[in-house]
Amino acid sequence: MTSADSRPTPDSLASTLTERQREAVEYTDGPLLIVAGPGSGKTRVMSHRIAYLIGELDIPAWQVLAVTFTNKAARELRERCERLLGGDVPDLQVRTFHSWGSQVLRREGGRVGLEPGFSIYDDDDQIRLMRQILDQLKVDTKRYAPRAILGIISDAKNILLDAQHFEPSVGSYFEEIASRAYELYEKRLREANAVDFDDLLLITHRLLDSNIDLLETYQRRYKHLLIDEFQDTNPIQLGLARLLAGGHENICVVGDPNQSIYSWRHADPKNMLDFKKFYPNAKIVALDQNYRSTQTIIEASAAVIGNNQGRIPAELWTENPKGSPIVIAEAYTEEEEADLVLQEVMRLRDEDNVDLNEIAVMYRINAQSRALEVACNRHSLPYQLVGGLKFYERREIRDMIAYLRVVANPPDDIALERIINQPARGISAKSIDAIRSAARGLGTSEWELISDIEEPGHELRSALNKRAVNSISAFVDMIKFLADRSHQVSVTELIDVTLERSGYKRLIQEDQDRGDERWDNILELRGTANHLAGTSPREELLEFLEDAALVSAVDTMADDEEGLLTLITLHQAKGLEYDAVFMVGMEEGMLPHIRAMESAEDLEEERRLCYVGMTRAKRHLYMLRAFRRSFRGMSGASLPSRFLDELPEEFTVRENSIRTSSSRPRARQPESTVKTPMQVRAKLAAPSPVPAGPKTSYAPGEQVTHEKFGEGIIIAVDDDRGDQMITVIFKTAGQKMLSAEYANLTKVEKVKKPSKMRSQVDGFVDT
DNA sequence: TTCCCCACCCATTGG
DNA sequence: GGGTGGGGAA
Repeated sequence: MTSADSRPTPDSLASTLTERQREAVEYTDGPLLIVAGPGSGKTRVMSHRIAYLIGELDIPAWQVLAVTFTNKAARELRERCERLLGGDVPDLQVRTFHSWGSQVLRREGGRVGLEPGFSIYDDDDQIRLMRQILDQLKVDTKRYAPRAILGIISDAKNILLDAQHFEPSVGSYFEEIASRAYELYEKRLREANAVDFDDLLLITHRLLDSNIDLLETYQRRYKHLLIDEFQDTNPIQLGLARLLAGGHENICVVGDPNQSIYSWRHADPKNMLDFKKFYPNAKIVALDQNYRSTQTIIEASAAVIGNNQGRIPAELWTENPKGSPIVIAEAYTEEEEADLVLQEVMRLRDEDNVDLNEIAVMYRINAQSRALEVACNRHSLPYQLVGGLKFYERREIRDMIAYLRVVANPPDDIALERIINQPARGISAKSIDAIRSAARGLGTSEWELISDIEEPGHELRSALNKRAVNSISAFVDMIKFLADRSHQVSVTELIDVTLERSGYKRLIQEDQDRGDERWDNILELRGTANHLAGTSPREELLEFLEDAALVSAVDTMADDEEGLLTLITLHQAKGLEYDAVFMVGMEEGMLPHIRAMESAEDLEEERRLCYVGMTRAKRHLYMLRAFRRSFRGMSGASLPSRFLDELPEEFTVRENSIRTSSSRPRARQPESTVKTPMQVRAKLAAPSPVPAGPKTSYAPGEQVTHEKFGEGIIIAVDDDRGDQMITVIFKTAGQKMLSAEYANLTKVEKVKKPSKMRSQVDGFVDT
């Protein structure tokens, strides 16, 4: 994909800006809110604005701070600024909030007891830590899931509630547990000289908020603030922005309330709507001309988003040609859905000359990527999966990072425990337990405890057997050696030494099945250490670890030249654009997702997600659904997404793919693919494998209506002592489990949709 | 002590 | 379908 507006408008001259855009670029005195619809040239405006500040107004580059949503967006924005300014601008700060916070904490964290080498705990680290804490509190981790507790803590942090202030607000036993866990969690993080993701923002905020001298330093430093994707900022980020802008109020925020899709991560779209409240004198510029998509796509997506109540009524328009209709297709299963996508992708590539890197398949949840991957492999089509099992989540990568983290920051207990016996060196789980509880007792980190285990009277020497003590001692020596080296050699060299000295290299090489692959991964990690720019080996190591902790999935996306089909979630696709976009899983329960069908707000966010997906497309948009989708091994039927119904018919063409598939030659199809129209198959499915109940019997796939819940479709039937327990997805009420005996369901005869489609179809899949 | 296998539990979206 | 944790065997 190319970034926001690479269509043939020359990017180098300010004169190419529209009047509106120019207004947004040149209004540099005081708060500015840019409401930028999709494809309205927002990145262009931001880069021109920065170039204008630096190039025209002679503002020193280091006085400008631009904040973006991902590192990738930061990289691209920087490149564009540099292109406009005609050279590198290393002093210009373009970062994500998290990486900016991290930078401030490295420098100023000493005031709250953070050493510069602090570790950043990610999801996995947090869960490991929380599990230990819950064990320590003798709490059953089955009843109180570490993830749930961490969720509560994160919620608290995001409304600036620290552990002490959280306690009085406790209203349930669950919160009581969470409160105690929160306190210990914070204590352990500090002992480990570590922070979590929330802390990167929270502690930075606390630092600036309570140290007026620091705040003034930063306010003086950054004279101009730009914040992208403002609709997805959370309260702490807003707080940070307001602190920094205090005084000069040169704060320019860019966003689109209709693309706010991260409220579950505490993002608050109200930040955007309230901007005028914080800054009553704010100027507002609306960029509502779309340069990206065809008129069809723009109008159809406007119709969908128009169903949301609480939106800013900024109508997007375009001068682009009408383009071809949006293709809506139905497949029987997810495999067939994937196959349809692939057929059409290959047709686009071969007949319409669309580059694969200009095509993306988008879905609601990561699990949907599997069927697509399988199809890509079957058709030998090169693809890239964005997200999925991320590079940095692979075991060997995590292990290597853990080694380096211990070297950089020995008190990092979670990292230390990860590698102390990896490869196996005779330090058993029992020994580690003993170390951990002894360290807890002393209120120190595990490293501090074991680092002088050689001392004759060391308390662990009596608790552990001699072999264990020797092993631990050898481990301590190794870490000390590596820590010493870390001050002298490059990260690349440090990785090499670590691999040798730790025995990890041998461990990998002895892995018969996956050894080569894992070794390649390690080499790839080693390769990323090449472009570090620190001033000392130590700084480079910290930079390396920080990058590793803060990379996002999209940051690592392949370059356009590689010609890969992109498989990506709708969330990750925000900010990207493609010639052709396939949205799969357009079903009730999928998009909107089943867990977001309860409340009106959640539903509106799902609709915005749909809007984001649709507006990624420049020319071709396909929306597919599968009639049956397997989930947790089981297969269930589903209704078409309500969002499909919201598309005006004039912009769409419906393709009954089932009939198409019968005429399509298949390479090798398992027996499951019966070549019958969907309606017929739904009837075939009716006498299901589920034992029939005594009275009216139901089966998955049948449509029913309920007095209260309305229209729905049965997705599962379980036999419960003669009575059938029926799981139904209702169009409005969501998923319900009902008793066949009492639910009083009425079966609905399948009504054939008027088949207007075949004749108008412009060759979708049907070659 | 380590490794392997099986059972069980889980799954929206992500920096 | 997949990851993890626990238990048993080597």
